[in-house]
Amino acid sequence: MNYLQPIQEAISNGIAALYQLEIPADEIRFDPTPPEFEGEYTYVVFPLLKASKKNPMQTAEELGQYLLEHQNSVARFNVVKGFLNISFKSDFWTSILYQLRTEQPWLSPARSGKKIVLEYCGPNTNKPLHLGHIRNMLLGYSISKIQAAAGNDVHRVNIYNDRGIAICKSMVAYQRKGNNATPTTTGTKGDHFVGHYYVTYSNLLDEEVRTLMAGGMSKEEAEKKAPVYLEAVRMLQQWEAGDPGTLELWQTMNGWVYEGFNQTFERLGVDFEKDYLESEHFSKGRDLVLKGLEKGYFFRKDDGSVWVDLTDKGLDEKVLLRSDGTSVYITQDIGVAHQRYLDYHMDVSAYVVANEQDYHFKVLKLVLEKLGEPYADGIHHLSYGMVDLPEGKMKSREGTVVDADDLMDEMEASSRSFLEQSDKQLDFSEAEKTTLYRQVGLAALKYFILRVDPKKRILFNPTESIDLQGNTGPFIQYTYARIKSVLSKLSDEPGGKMAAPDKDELDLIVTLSRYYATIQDASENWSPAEIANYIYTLARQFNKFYADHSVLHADTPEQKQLRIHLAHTTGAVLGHGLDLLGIEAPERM
RNA sequence: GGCCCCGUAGCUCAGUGGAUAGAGCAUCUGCCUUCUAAGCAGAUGGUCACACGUUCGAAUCGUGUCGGGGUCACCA
Repeated sequence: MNYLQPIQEAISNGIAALYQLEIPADEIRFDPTPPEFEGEYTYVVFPLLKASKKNPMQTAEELGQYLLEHQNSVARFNVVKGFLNISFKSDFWTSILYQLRTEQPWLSPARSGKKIVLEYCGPNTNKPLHLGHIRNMLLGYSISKIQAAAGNDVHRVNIYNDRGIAICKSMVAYQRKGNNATPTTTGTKGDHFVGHYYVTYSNLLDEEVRTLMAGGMSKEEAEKKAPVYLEAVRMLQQWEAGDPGTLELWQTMNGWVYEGFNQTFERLGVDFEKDYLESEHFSKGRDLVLKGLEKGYFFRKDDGSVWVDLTDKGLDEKVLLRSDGTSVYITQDIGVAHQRYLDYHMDVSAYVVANEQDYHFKVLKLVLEKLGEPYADGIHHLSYGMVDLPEGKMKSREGTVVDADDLMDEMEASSRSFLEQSDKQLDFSEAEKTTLYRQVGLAALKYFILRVDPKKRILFNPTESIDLQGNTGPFIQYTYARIKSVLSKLSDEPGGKMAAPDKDELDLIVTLSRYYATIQDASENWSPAEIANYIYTLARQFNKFYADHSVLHADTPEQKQLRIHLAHTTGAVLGHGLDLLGIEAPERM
């Protein structure tokens, strides 16, 4: 919904009429006028100088004059150097505001008809989720909402890395030290319960390695010969051989993990339409690779391993099948990608995966292209930066991993203590308070993560709590709640004509009119940060307006009507924008 | 070493070729007897890592240098 299209057309026509230069209307760049100048939108005339053969001032004056004569909505203009600042008539803006409120165009985007399958989260099932997963999940969920809001048909899926040596390590440790304990008997969340045995494994390994090293063995050798490691390897072989006892233990422990994960997903507010299990697909890619080998896309080395040569694409040779014929990581991804296409026939297959796998996804896409898979072109790696601590990467062995559940606990606690320390009096029941602390704490966390450009790394300092004031999620929630509060006190609307907006009111309308385009941009760039920055700007402008404009006690009915439209539309956009970020908007706070 | 990403205020971040580079946090000053002070107004704070180039114009594009991170496994 581009409200400025008529103006762009008028400028385009003006340029053609004055200088015989054809610029399509939708290529007319048109930027909001900076606050220190008069006007709402600015057109830069420098690119026209060659055609106009006049200086910037004269060119801008001419074009401005043309607009004034040919475009009814233009009230006046001013020229500063090569900048043509255009002021529109008040009723141009108030009619846009009226349309925004009544039509809410962001709710009915043009249908793109594109089907997107978006995979995110992708956890291993041997330990609980951490802050890295949180960034992944928040990005994945928010992007899916944004793509849907931009008119795409979106399907959220998860992939579980539910097999392999890692889970076997937890299983071995559990066999040795578990004493048939369960999450229920110990009162432990399932994923943490299993994660505990992963730590137990590390401790057992350290002990045994120390013992072996005391006997004169090198560290590398000891790590390969430690009984607990050999047991884990044997466990993996038994799993692959389909040993019933091993499979049963595996299933039981994974079941506990899923139960724990589901609690975290629900609490964080994310969901999945379909789960893919690596254990069900890890061998399927092999057929595709062998088919590719037959057709000569790949080659076999003397030891029997299968490779793809990507040196012509500036990459390396990559192994696709081990010499013993078993699958490697990328082989599984080929299998899962194929299965996903059978399931969905999607146009775009997006993967939310950290940027440490940039290379992997380049290879995956090229391999699928070589295989002639119809969906290869639609592979999109949504690569995001990792979450770092002040001292660097999170390391589970050093216990510096920020646990997802702990972090959510802390955020709730900090929003609780914030509200308890304020002198705010809200007649909330205990249950309502609990809900509010959860909503506000999560909002702070989610906004903190989502407001930064996905491709940039995030620095998280565990000793400093995430802010609740300023450029934060709660700030936007608060603005929304204020608006709801005002509107709830409104007995009736005057209806009819709106007063001419003043500067603050105009700023709000201009910003509101850009929401639809902001969603399109965020969708094209796969960036929730663009939504976050937009709603922050909008909330800030509203609070500025709110500070010295009364809605309920406006001077005239026309003024009141204008402000009601403003409050209403701003509330709707803030609520919608928060929803795109996966953030709940409490009616009161 | 090859390839990829990043470098903007003390800190965390915006800024997709346009005007005198903006926010929040932190520090300091004001504003609750009027719709919620998780707010508003103001002050302080910049060699946009550095150099050269492209052009009317560069934080933004190109090349190079420096610094940080990632990756280049028959690990996942």
